[in-house]
Amino acid sequence: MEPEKVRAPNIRDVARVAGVSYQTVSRVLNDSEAIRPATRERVLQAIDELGYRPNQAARALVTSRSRTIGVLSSQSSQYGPATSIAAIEAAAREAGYRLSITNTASSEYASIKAGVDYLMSQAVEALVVIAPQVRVFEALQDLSVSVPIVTLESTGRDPRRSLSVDQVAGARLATRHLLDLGHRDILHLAGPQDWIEAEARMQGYLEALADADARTRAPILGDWTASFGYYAGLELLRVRDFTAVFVANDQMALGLLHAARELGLQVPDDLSVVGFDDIPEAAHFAPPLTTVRQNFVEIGRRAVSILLAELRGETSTDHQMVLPELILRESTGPV
Amino acid sequence: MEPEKVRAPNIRDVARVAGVSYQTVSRVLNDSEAIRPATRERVLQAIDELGYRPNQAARALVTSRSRTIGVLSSQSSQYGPATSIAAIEAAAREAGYRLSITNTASSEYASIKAGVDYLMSQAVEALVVIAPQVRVFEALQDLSVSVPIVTLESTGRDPRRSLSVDQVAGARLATRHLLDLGHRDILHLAGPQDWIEAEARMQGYLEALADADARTRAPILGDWTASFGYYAGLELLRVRDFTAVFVANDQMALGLLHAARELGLQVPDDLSVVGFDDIPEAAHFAPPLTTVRQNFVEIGRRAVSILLAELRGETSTDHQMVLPELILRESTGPV
DNA sequence: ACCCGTGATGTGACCGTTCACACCAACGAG
DNA sequence: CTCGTTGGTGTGAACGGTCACATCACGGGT
Repeated sequence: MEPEKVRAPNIRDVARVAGVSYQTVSRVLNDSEAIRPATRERVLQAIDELGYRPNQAARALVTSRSRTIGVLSSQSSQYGPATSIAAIEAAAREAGYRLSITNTASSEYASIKAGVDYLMSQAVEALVVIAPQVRVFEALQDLSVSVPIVTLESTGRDPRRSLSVDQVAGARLATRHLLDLGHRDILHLAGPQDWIEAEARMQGYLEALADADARTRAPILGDWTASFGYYAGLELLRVRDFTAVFVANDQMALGLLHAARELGLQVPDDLSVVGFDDIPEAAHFAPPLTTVRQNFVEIGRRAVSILLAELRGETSTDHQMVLPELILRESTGPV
Repeated sequence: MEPEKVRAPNIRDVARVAGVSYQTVSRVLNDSEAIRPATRERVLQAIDELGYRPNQAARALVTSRSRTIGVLSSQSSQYGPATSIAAIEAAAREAGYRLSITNTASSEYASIKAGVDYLMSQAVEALVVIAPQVRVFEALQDLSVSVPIVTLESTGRDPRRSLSVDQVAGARLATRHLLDLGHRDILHLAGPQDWIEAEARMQGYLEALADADARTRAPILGDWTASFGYYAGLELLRVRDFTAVFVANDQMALGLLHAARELGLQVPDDLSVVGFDDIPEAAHFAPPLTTVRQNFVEIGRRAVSILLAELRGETSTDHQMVLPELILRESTGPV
């Protein structure tokens, strides 16, 4: 005898076992109220007995709701994005949504479009874009996405669509801390010019200096890597017409510390350094790094909360910026 | 007048515009060969004109193929897993598969089961599990998943189902390097006992010492964090009955370097340190860390390749272990 | 002239679920 | 006693594709 072709049990199988109609089973699944407790019980038992699992594809087809949130990220393996994404995943799952994640090859328009197209072809109901670069953000405007969207790491852009840790405030915090310690010649080792938050951090730095009537100088534009911090440090520290550096992220700060050490400089005695992000390693740098902590988990959580609210037709109050926190360690000291 | 209810164009709309039957459109979409070039052209044009997008849910429903690969990860925001996952995503997308990612709350059986259940309810066709802990791996055995599965970071377990960088070889490489430098008293700062790869690294360390008839000593069991490395270092270095330490990951090594520095010890003069992983920051530790590099990207790529082969009913040859590489920097020196 | 094979295209059914609506019994109001 | 209401349940159709099979025109071998 041919072995029966195994087919997963469906709603009608459950109905037959429970002795009800398939519609009743459907009602139990969507916990509609108009069901007699006894009936519900029988159905649940049948579901359990058969090991029935609702078919998401069929459900998505008929409701035209995919229950999927798309995530478009540029560097999903970096500490910040990775942490936010994990939080997004947890929040989404809790709300009965799944995630579809894709990385963009570059920040070119074509690449962003390809990413969005890919996600739209999955019929995502909402979109989280980790859009750290100006071009990504602009490409998104042009694409006029038809679903609710939140962009992360895009401080100061369209506040209705973006959600961020306040980078300007963070940078002011860092710079102000150096000023309070008596530093007047403070250099800024910045991120790439086309990164939104690099620009915001730079702005916060400039504002804080202006407020204090301190000398401002042209920031050095880096590429976020520790290696850049190192090589730039080797150059800059040879001249050393500054007593402190506000570095736009912890990795570059690490490289800078490396360079300082190699040149025989003592941090913080000869040079104060402040970073940004507070990656888990920062507390054990040489010396432990004073830095600005961003709450990436909170950002991820809120992104989902905003999108779910929009999907329900409400407006969320979670759009306000998240405040960063200055973490004092040993890489900064008085002049 | 009521505004027309907007409905996404479907295969029949395309057919009407192109003047063919819906089946012909379906054939074009699945590029079946028996289509006249002229007809295909007309259909493609109609698709373009209408902005038609195939409905994945409908397709999944009728074919009962979700084209989804599930990823179950414990710490998706850590450098290793995050890097592998990004590679998995890229490879999957290229092959026309999407990813469904979920994190496990803990390594408890219930938590693993919940994660697998969640993914199965999405009807994933295959599973990648980043299963670094013994319990995760065992839970998976018990669950007897019905789809092709590959477990990562589970060196030495069922070689038909797992895919790893050879941790034993990596640890031998590291330990051997220290032996070659003349060290005889080598300590091992290990990972938690219930982590598969912590055990494998420990084994490699012990084997290398045995091969060289060097004194073996009880490894210290840590928790992977830099802080642990730091506090353990403060204790251990006060006695310092060893000249070198092989640390099971770079983060703990960072903490150890921190402790050494605080106690006024010079690395590598007073103490040699080797790490594991080669996280991007390691090159700028104080001093730059000698460590064992793992190719996480390759692992992710191969995992997908293996699963796709299995889905096609073939057997892949990509199961062999990936070899790690010793990266020599400045944290190790002769006795 | 006939038949058959083949390439190109069309038709009906089905996948598993929800939606809209029909149905029916019980019950309270008039 | 009748009728409208309501709570609980059932029926047919639809969602947007693919599969199996039917159909049809055309050309070559006999």
